Amino acid sequence: MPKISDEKRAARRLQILNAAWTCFQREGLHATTMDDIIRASGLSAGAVYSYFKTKDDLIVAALTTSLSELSGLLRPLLARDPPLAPDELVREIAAAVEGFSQRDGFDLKRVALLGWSEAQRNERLRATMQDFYLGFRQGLVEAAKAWRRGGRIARAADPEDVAKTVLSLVLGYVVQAAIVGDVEPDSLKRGLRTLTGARAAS
Amino acid sequence: MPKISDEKRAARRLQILNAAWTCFQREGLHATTMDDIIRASGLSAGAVYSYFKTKDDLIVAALTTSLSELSGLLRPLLARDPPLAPDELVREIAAAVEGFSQRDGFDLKRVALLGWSEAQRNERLRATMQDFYLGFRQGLVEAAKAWRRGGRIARAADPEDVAKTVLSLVLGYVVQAAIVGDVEPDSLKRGLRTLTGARAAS
Amino acid sequence: MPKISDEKRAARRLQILNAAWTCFQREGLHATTMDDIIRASGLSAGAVYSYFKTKDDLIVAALTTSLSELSGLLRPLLARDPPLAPDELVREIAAAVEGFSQRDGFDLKRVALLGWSEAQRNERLRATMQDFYLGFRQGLVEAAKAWRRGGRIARAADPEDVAKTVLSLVLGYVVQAAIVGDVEPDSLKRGLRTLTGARAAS
Amino acid sequence: MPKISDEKRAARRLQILNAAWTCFQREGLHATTMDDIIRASGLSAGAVYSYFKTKDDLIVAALTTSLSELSGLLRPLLARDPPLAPDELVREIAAAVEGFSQRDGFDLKRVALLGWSEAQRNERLRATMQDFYLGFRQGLVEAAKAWRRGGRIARAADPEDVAKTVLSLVLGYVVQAAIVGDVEPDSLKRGLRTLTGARAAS
DNA sequence: GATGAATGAGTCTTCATTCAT
DNA sequence: AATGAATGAAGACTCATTCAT
Repeated sequence: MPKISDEKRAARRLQILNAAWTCFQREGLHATTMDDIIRASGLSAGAVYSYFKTKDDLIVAALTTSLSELSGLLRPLLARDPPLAPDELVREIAAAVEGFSQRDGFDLKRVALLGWSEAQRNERLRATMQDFYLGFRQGLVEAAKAWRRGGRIARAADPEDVAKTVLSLVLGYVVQAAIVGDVEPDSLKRGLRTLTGARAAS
Repeated sequence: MPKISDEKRAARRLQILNAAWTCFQREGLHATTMDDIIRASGLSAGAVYSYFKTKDDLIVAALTTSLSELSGLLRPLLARDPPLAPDELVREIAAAVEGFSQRDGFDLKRVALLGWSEAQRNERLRATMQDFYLGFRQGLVEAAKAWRRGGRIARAADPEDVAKTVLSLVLGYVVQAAIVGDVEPDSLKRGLRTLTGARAAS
Repeated sequence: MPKISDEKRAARRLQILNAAWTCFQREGLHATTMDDIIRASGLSAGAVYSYFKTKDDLIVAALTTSLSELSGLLRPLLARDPPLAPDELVREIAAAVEGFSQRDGFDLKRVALLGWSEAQRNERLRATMQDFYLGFRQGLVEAAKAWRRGGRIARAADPEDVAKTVLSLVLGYVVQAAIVGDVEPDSLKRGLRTLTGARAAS
Repeated sequence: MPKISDEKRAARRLQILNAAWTCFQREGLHATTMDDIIRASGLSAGAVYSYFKTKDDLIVAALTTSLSELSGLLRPLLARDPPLAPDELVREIAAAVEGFSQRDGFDLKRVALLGWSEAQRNERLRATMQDFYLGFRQGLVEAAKAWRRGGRIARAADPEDVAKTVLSLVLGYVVQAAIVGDVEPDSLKRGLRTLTGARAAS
């Protein structure tokens, strides 16, 4: 018979996760101390540790949660019927990423960069991310197939290649927006549309 | 030991930088301790610190050096005359990144991910990277202009948008290859070529 | 451990301060390592650092505390009514310094010497000391005025000069006792009394 | 057959000592690094170490030299015939200390404070200082005897006590001037003269 | 003799985690 | 269950001294 209800537990968990998000994004994963998170969460050290056994758990949880929320935003875009055209889809995904970032003091792009870096060293995280991106890429494969069915791309096209290309476009948008700046979802849309009409190498 | 020659100094510096590269990439930027680097370099703590005043300096130097070596590899691709077609260019750039990574125990893609993450917190690094990517993007703008002149893309195309799109493609390749796997330079080439023939959204 | 009581906190603080005093005086301010103090205090590094953020803080606190304890000993001597005669006062102050030093393993004179040296480089400490000595000198000015009122010194005497002279006598006692040795409070009393009867330069 | 003449050696030694003085006084004994001194001296590390085997040697030498120079300044004051009256003597000694400090970037008072502090931990230094101050005090004993012979102080006076008192006055002047400020040699002269005419405790 | 690069033990300080109350 | 004080193993960096050239 737990002293506090399950909703309360879930609320607490989220409270901690929110604190972690804020800190991680402001300071980076490693420069953020557990104490930073503990203070930002308004709870005690013991309390935080009762929800997440290690800092690593917290990192993985924070990143995983971001990923699954993002997933929820992305799914509808892939499910559209009739499917969005490639340039439209890229724009919408990029816009979704931006939209996700508007939540106060939270920039998904920065967090993504932190996560990718961390994934190099963190098996668990790496696996989680791989799953997520593989799933998303599979969704893009389906989209490519739909494009092929709809005659939007060549009959002979390999949907895998198309999916990989669209995924690169989107991942690259995140990097470019976070590091270089001066790109918008529409830049990619117009750029891709321009390339789309290109005369292929002879 | 009287004054050391400039070549010797440069060699020592490189020796340290190489040790740092190896460690950083194996362990990540923060999990790597100065002691790791010191041991890997075969020098003493004092010696290493006489070349790089802080760990941060070493991080920036290692990343900056990678960037400028990469720059050397990329320049010729952009300078080709006649210019490479978009799909070819993307493939070549991705291939160059892969080639750069073959050097024993050094994967540029992983290092790039670490660097992007670090750039969030490190002003100096961020500025250096921004310069590099802005310069590269400018090179792509020139390429786009050449494509336009050559009739490969529409007269009305905005070279900036095209450059941003190509840059995204390449940056995204790095992420996808490092995190998701199962992509190759040719995947992008084929994917882009497929999209290139696409029927635009009406 | 839930919140610790204020007394307990104060006790711990004192425990650390005592350890620091002992070490500082045995080894000097700089030759004493934090580890020395940590070990002597019987606490852990983290615990000590939770009370004093830096070694410097600890130095300042240790010295400041000595000063304020000494202050408590000196005040009554200056407040005597009728006031102590100059030679008596000097003797009593010197004796108070000696008495303060008897506490096991603690010699105020040595600590004073360390503090003066440190004050050259430490703004905060310098200010604290200046305040203390200025306050004490002001007390001596009042004493000099009382002597003048009581006819013990000339009507035309400048109390400031007298205070500075008495302060020098006392500070010099500390140096002489610590460095040269073979002086006692009574030496100054007798010496000053002898001089007191001197025939001034004509 | 030494490569460089003895004068040259002596000049070099002084050059190093001067550099050390400057650094010590600006930064304190411990905050000054050998490198500071080496750079200030304009010589190489090896060269400096060929003159002084350890930093400690350099500290002792620098302090000892100061002491013996000061000694040269003080001796004539004690040798005056007829002897200076007590208040005059104190003033002159304090003035000599001040004069010694005027040499560019060198304040004897500060160095004295550093030296006293160091002497607590440094046997050699302590012995040297004790010798110096004991010798000086002996000089003051002689002065006191002269005062007694000349009837300036009571026939029954103990010259030792008088010497200790005068020494305290002078040492205290150094501390007061360095730490508290707002004292001059004349302050002590006037203060002592005032006390000199005091009515002793009944 | 002179040089100054190299050494490496030793410092201060932080911070993830625990556990007595 | 909750608290937050305490732990202590690292980690980054310094600097007196040496010695190969």
